[in-house]
Amino acid sequence: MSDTVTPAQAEEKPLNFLEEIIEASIAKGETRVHTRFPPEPNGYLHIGHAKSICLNFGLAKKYNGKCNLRFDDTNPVKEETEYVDSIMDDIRWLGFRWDGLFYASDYFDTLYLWAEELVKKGKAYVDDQTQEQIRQGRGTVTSPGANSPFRDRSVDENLNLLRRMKAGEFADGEKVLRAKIDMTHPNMLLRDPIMYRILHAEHHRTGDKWCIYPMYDYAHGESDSIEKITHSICTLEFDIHRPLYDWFINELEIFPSHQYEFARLNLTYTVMSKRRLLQLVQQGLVEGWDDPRMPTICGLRRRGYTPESVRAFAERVGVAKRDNIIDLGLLEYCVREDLNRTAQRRMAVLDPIKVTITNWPEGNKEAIRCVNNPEDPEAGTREVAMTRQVYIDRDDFMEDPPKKYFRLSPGGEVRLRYSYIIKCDEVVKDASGKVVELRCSYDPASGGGGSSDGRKVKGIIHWVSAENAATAQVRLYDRLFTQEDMGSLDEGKDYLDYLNPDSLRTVTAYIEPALAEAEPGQRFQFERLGYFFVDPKESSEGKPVFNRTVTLKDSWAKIAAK
RNA sequence: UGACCCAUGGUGUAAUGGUAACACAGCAGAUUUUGGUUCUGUCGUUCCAGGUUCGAGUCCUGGUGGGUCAACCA
Repeated sequence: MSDTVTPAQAEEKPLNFLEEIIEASIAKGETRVHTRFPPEPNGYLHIGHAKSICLNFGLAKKYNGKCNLRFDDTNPVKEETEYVDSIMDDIRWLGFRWDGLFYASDYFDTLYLWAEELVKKGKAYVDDQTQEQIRQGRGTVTSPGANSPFRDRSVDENLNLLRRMKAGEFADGEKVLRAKIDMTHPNMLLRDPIMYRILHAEHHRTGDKWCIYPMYDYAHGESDSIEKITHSICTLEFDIHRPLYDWFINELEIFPSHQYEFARLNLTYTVMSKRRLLQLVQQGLVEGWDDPRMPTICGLRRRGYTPESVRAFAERVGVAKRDNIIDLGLLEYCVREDLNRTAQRRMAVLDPIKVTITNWPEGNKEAIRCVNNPEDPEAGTREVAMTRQVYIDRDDFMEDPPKKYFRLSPGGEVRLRYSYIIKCDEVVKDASGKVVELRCSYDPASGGGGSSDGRKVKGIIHWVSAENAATAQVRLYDRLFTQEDMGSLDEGKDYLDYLNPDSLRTVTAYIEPALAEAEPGQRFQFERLGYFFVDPKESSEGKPVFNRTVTLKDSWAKIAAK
């Protein structure tokens, strides 16, 4: 991260509730800040994780603290090294570097020792009940649970059984280790939660060393404590886990990490749950986890989002404890804001109509100078060729234009961007009535912004020379779903019922010749159309494939829609 | 018929007992060789009822509404 926040700037910005908590503890003399980002390596990170990453790493940076990356790998049947790698890759791409890299599985030995300790204190016991019996015994949210018949086993018996569980003497599901708390507690999590289950499964890091694995609630707080995490930040749905988090730390008398919860990110027109994203991939509804329509970090990346824009977004959405749904428009605003400053402009025609300039001498070619980025003089200029035949976009011509349409129409005039004013003299159609060519004349005195008689034209349209244009595949992406709040669907409808059939349109576009040499990973603004990213996965030497990151704001579209 | 969390413009986020503000979105205008950018203006907000207080978005009580919890997932 290059942007350093000066103390003065930091002072002007209001604090979020986590910063307030931290500053309150600093005021009391506890100055150390150590956070952690703790993903389970069972899938790809999405924009919601990006918020959490920016929060955890951002807080550490702001208060001169540290932030660890810790993989919460306590469930071997769901976790894979592939995900570990992609998660590290995404965090680095976002621009963050972890201070410590750990795995919950690093702590399996310690965790087990602590489990024996709790058994010895009479705070944990081995339960022989089946999964079904345990479920029954737990009661419901409105009725208390009942004690297990195995709850009062002696310490010696529990210890013996636990060691035999660890030694592999029992089959999966035959026994569990439970904390002995209170089967009537109003908080379901405290009704003798399971600490260990038997799982004869290969772990991606510890292999077959273990056949018992700790549950999240038993492992998480202790892992924080081992790493001396001061602020363990997680999402709201874990708030009812906090008493249990504290219970284990208190009983074990280990370093008191504390948990704080914030509201997770929701986006309009977007699903975020791992289950649904996985289903989109598995059913082939998208092309993979990094499909540019996916809200995954790797998807945004392939869409052409910049790390800066994602960080700016995370900053702007804020942090609080109430449920929220952020307008997708804010994310788009953030990337436009960034790309407007940095992306060079080029011209491309997505849906061409051929224009013949009848008074332009056959074979004549004129070099036209174009500004690369009006926001950045250092970006310089380039030349494109003006010729007798050019392509313009179909959207820029209407045979029967409505009021306020100031693009090209029969008898009307428009300026070709950076070039001459042309007038439409004749419309050529094919047998089906489709416009196939416009025959126009140009004003030779209109180069450089003027005109023969000082008249101004309102419309300026982009174009490419038909005689030396290159072509490229361009993918026009749109939102994946049609429903604004995908969290509240109509009665009896599934989220897949709201898939946007037009979320991807692929076209072959005419592009400036120079654009054919575009390098994978480069970003451009196609003038008047949007920002485009050269897909690193699909492009090859001299054959770029462009992904539309986002359209430009289009105030004409609003007028036209009305 | 439980426990816990939450409630401020359309969407977010501030205001820390003392003039309800900022951003995005919307609308209107100016500038503009991108209907882009930029600039200006504008619309619009404290869930309800009581209470405490000189004064309540903020504190208290009670409602209402939303969320979370009954995996050997995290």
